[in-house]
Amino acid sequence: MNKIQTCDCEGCHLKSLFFESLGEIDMGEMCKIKTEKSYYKGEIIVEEGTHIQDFMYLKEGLIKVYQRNGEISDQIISIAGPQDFVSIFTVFSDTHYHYSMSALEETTICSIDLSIIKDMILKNGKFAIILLSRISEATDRVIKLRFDISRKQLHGRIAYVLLHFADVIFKNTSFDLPLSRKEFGEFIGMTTENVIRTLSEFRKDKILSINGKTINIINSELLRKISKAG
Amino acid sequence: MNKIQTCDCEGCHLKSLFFESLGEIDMGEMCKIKTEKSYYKGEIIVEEGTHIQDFMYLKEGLIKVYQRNGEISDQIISIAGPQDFVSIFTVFSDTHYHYSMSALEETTICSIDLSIIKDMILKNGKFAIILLSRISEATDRVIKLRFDISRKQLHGRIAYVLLHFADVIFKNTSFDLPLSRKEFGEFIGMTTENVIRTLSEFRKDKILSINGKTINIINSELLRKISKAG
DNA sequence: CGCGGCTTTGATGTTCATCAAGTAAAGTGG
DNA sequence: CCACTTTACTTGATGAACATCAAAGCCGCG
Repeated sequence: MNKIQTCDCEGCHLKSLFFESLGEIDMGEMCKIKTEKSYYKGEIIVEEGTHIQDFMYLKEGLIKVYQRNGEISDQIISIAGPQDFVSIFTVFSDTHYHYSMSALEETTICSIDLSIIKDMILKNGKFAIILLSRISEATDRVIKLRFDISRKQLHGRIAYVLLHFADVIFKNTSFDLPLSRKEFGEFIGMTTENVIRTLSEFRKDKILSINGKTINIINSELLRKISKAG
Repeated sequence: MNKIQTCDCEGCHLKSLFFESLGEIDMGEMCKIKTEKSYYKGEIIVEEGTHIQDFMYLKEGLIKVYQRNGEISDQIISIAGPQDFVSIFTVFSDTHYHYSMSALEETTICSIDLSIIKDMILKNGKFAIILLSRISEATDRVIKLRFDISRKQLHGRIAYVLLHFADVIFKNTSFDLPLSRKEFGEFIGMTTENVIRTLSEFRKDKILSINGKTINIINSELLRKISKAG
């Protein structure tokens, strides 16, 4: 874990959020205050139960938000990518994290002390409105995702998540699955074996081509139908 | 002092939220602006897809938040009670409702034009912070509820929801189920028949006594175990 | 090179939805 | 007020969807 303390906010989308409401001087201030950390694949970013100190923004990479469930298996709630507010769930509602987070790939996270953010909400109404709507969007997306998944069965779930990766996260019909088969199962609430079985079926039906983690959606029409049908 | 007296917001918890951050004059203003409306059992409060105009607060009663699914069945996302912000999901993230809402019993809802709330966030930082944390709490609760339900099976789900009613909503081991068996199924993602079957089993095992809609939890120890075990 | 983790496939049993059929309760019109 | 429809509730039988168990191949890594 490298701790870099630069002020290189160019190219960071967080900047654009702040710029809408903050003057340049405040923005420069913010840049000095923020901390940037990189996490390697598999590294734990936040452990559930620990104290919340920072407001975190995912600058680059991919993470999973999950909950421990005994020793053996976790349950993944959501997967967050670039420009996501990472700690949306509990930052403003509790003092301790309810969920754990870990990096699915090389990830850079930008942290700002929560008290500074709160101070900014107090002082800057425009900032408050923008932040509120951004947080609402993010939580709404998670609720929708979980709700959609919960009312489908195996085939529909897999199809839905694959399309989610293709459309939302990678914006490409071909991508490297950032999850192991086991994690895939933990995400959609199914066993590893059945995830594999269904992926194999999709391969046999020429809906996908699979090569280890690399997935290529061949018949996205049909995949979309399966996702919708449930 | 006299101004505030004329307003019948006494006993309303929304007042206490606003009072923490609003001066008495603003509070009086707010009281004049708000609209109060009552809905009878079964009446639709909000139809999904319609334009969001108001920020709504549930003063008294019980509602279900759900989504249409064809002609036959809905899917219930959550059940909200007194002191809940009803329109938490989409108010700040979109212009149109994603979900429908209807009254499960006689319900009174207090509405304030959304633009007024937004204006208040702009002007009053303290108000913004409180609102943000209240909304976060509410959405977090929904995410937790749905996540908890999704990883249990039938028996665990029923036990969990019964305890949710007893502990959170009615604060009593004996209560009138505000949902039909069908709605219960729509809430936990199961068929009506299996809801009934499981309730019957619980009755036979002397965990509950059931008389139509009236439910009395006899062995809450065991019910809690079933809920935990999944 | 062998150990542990990830992946894959098959066989078996459990959980649950679906179908069918019947009873009770609740509203509706003559 | 009673026949009549409609809606909610209940139970049982059957089959589909899915978890679990078992076994083996694969691959990276010490």
